[in-house]
Order: sequence, then C-alpha cells, then structure tokens
Amino acid sequence: MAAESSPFPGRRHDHDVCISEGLARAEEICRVRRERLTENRRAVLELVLAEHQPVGAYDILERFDWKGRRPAPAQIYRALSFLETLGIVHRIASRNAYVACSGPKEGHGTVFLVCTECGTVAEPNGAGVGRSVRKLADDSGFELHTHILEVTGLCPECSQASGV
Amino acid sequence: MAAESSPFPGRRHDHDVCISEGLARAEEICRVRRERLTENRRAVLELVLAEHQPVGAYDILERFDWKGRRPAPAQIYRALSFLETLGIVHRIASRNAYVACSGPKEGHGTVFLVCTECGTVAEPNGAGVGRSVRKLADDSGFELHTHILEVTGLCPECSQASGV
DNA sequence: TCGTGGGATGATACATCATTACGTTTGATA
DNA sequence: TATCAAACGTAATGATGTATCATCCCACGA
Repeated sequence: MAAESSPFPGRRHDHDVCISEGLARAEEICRVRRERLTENRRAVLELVLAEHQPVGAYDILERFDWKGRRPAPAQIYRALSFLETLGIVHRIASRNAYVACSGPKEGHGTVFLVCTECGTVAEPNGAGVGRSVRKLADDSGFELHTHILEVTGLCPECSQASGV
Repeated sequence: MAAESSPFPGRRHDHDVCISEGLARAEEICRVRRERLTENRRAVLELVLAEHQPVGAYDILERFDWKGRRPAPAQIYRALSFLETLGIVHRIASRNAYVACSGPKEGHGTVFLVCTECGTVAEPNGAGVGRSVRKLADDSGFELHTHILEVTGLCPECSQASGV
C-alpha cells in the first residue's frame, strides 16, 4: 500500500504524460498570473521535465539546440529563476541542480527524496514534516520563513534491486 | 522558557569558550579516531569557529594568513572535508558555506536554523523532525540514509528587533 | 638510529556553477 | 502606431570546487 501512494514515478510510467501535464500546468499558472511562457522558458522547462533526475544548468545548456544556436548561461538561468518563481521548478541546493515540480501538493517544494543510486527525485507530501518544523521553530523562538529538506537514500526500486 | 532552551548563542555569550570548546572537541575526536589535527586543519577550524555565521571557503582563504603565505583553495577544501568527516563542521548547501558544529546532540548535523537578518546559524535538537522524516520515508518506500533540513527565518533577537 | 610507507601538503591548472552589464528585440496596450 | 517595460543575445567576469602530481613529514618497525 505504501507503494501505491509512493511519490516516486513507476519504472514504466508514461513519461509523455508528465511532460504534457507539466507544460499544461505552466501555461495555466502563466495565464492566471499574466506572465509569458516564452519560447525560451518553455524550451528550458521541457528539458527539465525530460527527467525525474535533477539537471544542472550547464546540462540544459548542452542539450539546448535552439535553431542551431546555443545560448549563453544567463539565458538558462533566467528561465530557471522564472520557472522557480512559478513554483514548477525547484533547485536542489545540495546538488546545484534543478528538478521539475511533480505537482502542487501540500508541503510542495519543501521536501525532496533523492535516490543516490538512480538520481530520481520525488516530492512527498511534506505536511507532517512541516508541522515538526513549525514546532521546532516555535520552541527555539525562531520566526520561520522557509524550509528545505533534502533526504538522500534509495528509492523503492533501487532499494529492491540492491537486495532487500 | 523557550528562550532558555534556545539553541541560539546569546548576544553577549563568551565566544572564547565556544572556540576553545570546539578545538578541545576536535582534539578529543582526533585522539579517539587516531587522526591528526594538523596545523592546517586546526587553523581552518579556528576560522570557522570564529563566528556563528556560515563562512565561505574563499572567505576562509582570505583570512588565512599562514606565515605570510596564502594557500590554494584545495588546501581549505581538504581541511573542510576532513572536519566534516569528524562532524565538527557542517556544510550549509543552500549557501555554499560552512559552520562549526555547536555540539554533539541528538539529531546533530541535520537541522539548521539560519537567520536571514544576522546570518547566525543554530542547530536545534532535530529528534522530532527526524521521526517525521523517518515516517515520511517509510510511507514512501524510501530507504533513508541522510537528511539535511535548512530553515530560514529570523532568530529570536532579530525577530524582537524587527518589531514583534 | 635509520629507513620506509602512507597520509598531508604545496602549487598549478582546470572544471563547474552563477551573475553582471548593456545594447537590442519583442509584445501588450494606450 | 507609438511607447515602454519585459525578455533576449552576447560577452565578460565572478564564485565555488577538483584533479594532478611532486614533495614533505611523521609514525612505526627493523
């Protein structure tokens, strides 16, 4: 049952759906916020959506073939920070890399499970952890603004594979 | 009462004690593990201990005046990673910076409260959060290895100052 | 005391990640 | 269609982190 509610994508999930849903969400958010999902931003988002692993900015740069040209780093970083403000891309600080948000849930963008074997990143529901963090902050007299939790270990599939 | 158990150093705490205790702990750990706290490592540790704020590797490099010479980055990074394996220095990934460990507690090295105003970093007892994280991992079928929680906000003093 | 072997250092170069600056283009809207 | 802010193109630079390899130093055993 844990597996059914697992935030990890199955081995054979239809990844095209992830991509099209991600793009659709981006378009929707832009529509609501009256922002522009330009060609550049959309192209970067597609490259981030292409995998469930975190991607480095320079990886994106290398894969970025836009009408034969290759843009400068600034262009990638501009798109990435825009997508971050939209909340559809998150930065994994411990890896200097970026992942597409797997969907708007509670605790969204605050907890990441990073598999050290296959690199896959999942965003579980962080509500429980969020409560612990608020309690911790209160007890310490700390006025909480944001928190990021990065967990490393083995995803269900790699855990199985490495001999349970 | 929360204030009394606050993990934050008081405004006028005796910082020399922090430094000497930090060095003493490092010596003790090295003695037990049969490692060498060389001049280089000790000097880097002293510079990290000098503040309760995270320090960048290149900040350390600038302040590093060793017999008139200035070492190369690698030397600082080598000392830092050694001190990290000892568990007396932690890396704050979101800031690419390093802080001295405030002491061996439960949940040690996994939760950091970072004040965005004064930069002070505290390590509260992370036991409660640790339990939430384990539960979260279990529910997701994730085999947990490590976790790092970085919380940003205002420390008690800055929170007071900014008008409660 | 002397040799020896492994860990630590010194130094150079390089790799990776991210931002600044500035002129040009584009697109919404008045 | 005139205007202006936002986004882009490009170059340069800054900030952070590693690789490599020769040399040095120290614990330890002969």
